[in-house]
Amino acid sequence: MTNAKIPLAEALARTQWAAVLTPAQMERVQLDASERIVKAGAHVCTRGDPPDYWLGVIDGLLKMSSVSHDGKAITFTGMLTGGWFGEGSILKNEMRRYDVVALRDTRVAFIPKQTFQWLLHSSFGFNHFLLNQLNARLGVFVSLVEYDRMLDADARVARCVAALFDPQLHPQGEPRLTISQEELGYLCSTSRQRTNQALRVLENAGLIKADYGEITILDLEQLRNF
DNA sequence: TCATTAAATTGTT
DNA sequence: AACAATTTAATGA
Repeated sequence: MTNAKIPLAEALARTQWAAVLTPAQMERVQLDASERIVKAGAHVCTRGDPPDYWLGVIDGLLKMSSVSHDGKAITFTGMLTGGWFGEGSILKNEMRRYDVVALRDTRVAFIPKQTFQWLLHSSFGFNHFLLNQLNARLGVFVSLVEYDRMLDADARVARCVAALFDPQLHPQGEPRLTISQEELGYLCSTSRQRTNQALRVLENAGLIKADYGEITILDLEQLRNF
């Protein structure tokens, strides 16, 4: 991973929202922010945790999931490099509603709740960013509900992958994702076998390129509308 | 650098 | 779920 070496300060400076902050605001963010390496399989946060931080993926891959009463795991979506999340719980000041688990070793940035709220109250541009972020996420979940109603696994994988590469949610991500078909299956709620078939359907359609342990997006727009 | 082996991932049933 | 084939990573000469 090339990102593994860039310092936290630089990763923060490269974010979309950093561009709209004043130098003074950015200075405080740099002072307050911290980072942690979350091992594969470990939790970044758990349902019921207090929303003490706004979180960003510096490098790696996370999944947001929940466990139903009978113990079955449900995955909602994934977060990859460049993604920021957790603002919903802070805004509503309620406990976290999901588990966030690392699918592989992942560097996570932590912005304290107080700093986040200070930005919210002092920066018009930051509000604008958040509005776009929430709107983009709403679109993702509308799409999720939609493909949940149709049983076509090919379309489900297509939308799921498209959601991962939403440019609004993951601006600095390359059009390539290092992920096994098994991991992707966890994110899409499809079996590994079915994920494998769907990927080849999508590859034949010219929308993606599937290689060993990674996939490349060729046509994001068509993936969305598959 | 090359060959061998183990581990991970993929393709198929 | 099980199995075989393929790719990558690790090891040592």
